[in-house]
Amino acid sequence: MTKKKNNKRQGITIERVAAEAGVSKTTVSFVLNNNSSISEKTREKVLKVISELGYQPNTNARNLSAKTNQTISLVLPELGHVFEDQYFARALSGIYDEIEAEDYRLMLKKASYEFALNKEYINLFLRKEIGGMLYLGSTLEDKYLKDFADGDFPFVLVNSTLEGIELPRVIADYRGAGAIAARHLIELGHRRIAHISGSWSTFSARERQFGYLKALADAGISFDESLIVEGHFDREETRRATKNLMSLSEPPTAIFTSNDVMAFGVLDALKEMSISVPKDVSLIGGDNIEASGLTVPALTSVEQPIYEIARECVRLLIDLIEGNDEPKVRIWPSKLIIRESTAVPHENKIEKRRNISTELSTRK
Amino acid sequence: MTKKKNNKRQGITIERVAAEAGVSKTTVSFVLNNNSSISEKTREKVLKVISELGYQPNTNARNLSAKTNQTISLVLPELGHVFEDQYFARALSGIYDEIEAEDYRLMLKKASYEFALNKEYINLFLRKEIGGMLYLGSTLEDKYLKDFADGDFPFVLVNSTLEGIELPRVIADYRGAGAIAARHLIELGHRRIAHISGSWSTFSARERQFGYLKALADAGISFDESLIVEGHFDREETRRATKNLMSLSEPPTAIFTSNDVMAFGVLDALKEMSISVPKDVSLIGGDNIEASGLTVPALTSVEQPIYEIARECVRLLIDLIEGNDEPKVRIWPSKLIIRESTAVPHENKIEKRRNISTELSTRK
DNA sequence: TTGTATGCGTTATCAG
DNA sequence: CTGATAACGCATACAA
Repeated sequence: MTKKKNNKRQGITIERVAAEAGVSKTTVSFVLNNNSSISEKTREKVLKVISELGYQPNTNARNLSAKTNQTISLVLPELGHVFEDQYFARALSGIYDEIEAEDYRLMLKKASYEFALNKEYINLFLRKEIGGMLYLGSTLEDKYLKDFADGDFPFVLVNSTLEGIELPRVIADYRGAGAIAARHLIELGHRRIAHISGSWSTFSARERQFGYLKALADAGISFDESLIVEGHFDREETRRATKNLMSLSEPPTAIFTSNDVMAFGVLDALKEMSISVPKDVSLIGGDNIEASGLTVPALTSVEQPIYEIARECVRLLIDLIEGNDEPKVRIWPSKLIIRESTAVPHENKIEKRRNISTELSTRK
Repeated sequence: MTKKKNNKRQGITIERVAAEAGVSKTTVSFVLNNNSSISEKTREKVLKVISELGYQPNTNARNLSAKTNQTISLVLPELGHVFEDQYFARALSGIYDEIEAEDYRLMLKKASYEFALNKEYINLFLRKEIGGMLYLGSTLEDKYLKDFADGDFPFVLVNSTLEGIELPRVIADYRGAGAIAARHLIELGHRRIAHISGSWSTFSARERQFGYLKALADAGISFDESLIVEGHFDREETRRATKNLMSLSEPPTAIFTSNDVMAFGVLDALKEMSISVPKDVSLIGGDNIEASGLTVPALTSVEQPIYEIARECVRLLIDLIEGNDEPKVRIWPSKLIIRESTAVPHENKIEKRRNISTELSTRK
């Protein structure tokens, strides 16, 4: 029985465990790190002492000696509302859950002016405070992130890209989202499919439109410029744009919007014009937000699951930290969520029963 | 000119700086830690080399040697919506800002089942990963926090109390809030002041009611049990309660609610009853949420600034970490925000011009 | 399979 | 005012 006084404030060390178990420090260290070359008997003996003493290894010492660090810094934009925004909240949830599952730690940082100016993002690595960094909500102004392009430090962009800078990232397949939405409408029989895009300055809006155009081309549908308008992710603006679209000599039979809020704007307009969804016009949104299951009719949409993407970001980062580098860019598939706002187009229905000519005028 | 190769991946150490500056490691360490016994000349010399080399001290080594840790763990309740809730968002903002200002680090943790079961909250200290802990949104079930009652580890409760467990904390002066609200109404001339309380099971609701009762007693106003009802922090329930209150043979001339959402319920009821605020009845809310400046009439309320309280929590915690222990319980003053929903009571106005008798009946 | 010895990058106690 | 030198607690190459 050795001297066992201070087991709380002073901290009990590996040496103490070794003495108590009658083995060397190395042996204890080995069982701690699951080194295979330890007999089951001594392993159990050591483990028993460890749990009796409530021993916890000193992380600073461990990191210093092993040159590792299990802390991941999540960098958030310097916005007043970051913590209240649903998108950030979900991303944060995913990041937290995966970090916890991998037994890493999460350190929060805001990308303040000083953060960039003083190169704090690099200094965190130089001081060995973190093993990797996640960057959420980057904007095109974040040019300084090119410091991470050489791969010297484990770094991952969460669901975004920086043009001209090749950085590891996990990103939603926005292009695929546009394509899958258009394809769904094409398969239903639509030919005049309008697209109301988000702000053209954003990556996601552009990609969705590319996908939409590709799907149309693949189906041999000729491109009609008048069916593509900008809605800037804004409900009211989209409402107005929709009215214009429906006033065309040949109005669309289906509309695809860059996100769901814009689809709500379409619903607003169509309601005012007494145009029924999906009877007269099919509608498909772009990001499957929570409210979209609750509208009347419930909105068909394309899901880009930010929670899952966030988790994958953590996995990629840890791969980077631990040396499994490939692939450094991962695209997360989009998924079509079919609800009630899409259906076979009016014309086709008419065709089927062309004898009932009155139907054609209901929308007039 | 010495060998200067790897200044990034390998990390440059204090030894390298010492060599480059032609001094000893001790000297460099001293200037790093602002030890006074260093001549201005050598200090400058060393500082110059440090900035030239971009040297950053290894935090693990520093913490190991100095037995300190600048990381603070913020523990949040395991709620799906924590990151989306306005209260938590504001608290988190305050905590982050103050931690950053004090040059500490913020580590996020959720109080999961395992977190409590495995005593992870203690292990973080034992592993020397953190220097202190902040606990946000504690509930009465968090009995395990009594482990912190002996003060062995720096710990602060953010704007809450645990009955029967004396823990360091910063908390809004809810009692003062109740008192200041009641006093404001009393000073305006009200005598029949109703209180619609939040759930009695909560500390904040009870305290506000205590304060209200105290203010009434201090003013020599006799206690009328029928004027105190429970609204459970719920708008609809409060609406119903208000209708009952106003149907009393002697209805109140003023109402104080535990929080602002409940005050909205009062407004709902009074509007339905065509009772004017503040002409017929004065109304005062309890927590000054953002929407309260926008109602008609704008709501007089009592502010408990969670952002500021959160910052003070960090200051208290750092005081604890660094040894300046007193006081361990800090009460943050509440502040009356006077807007448009409180005024001199009807009766007094009548008195002033008692000749106009019709006025009395407007509310009937 | 286990033990010995050294290093990780600091801080801090002594001398000088 | 500055410089050796011994911790700090652990990991690991090398021996045994």
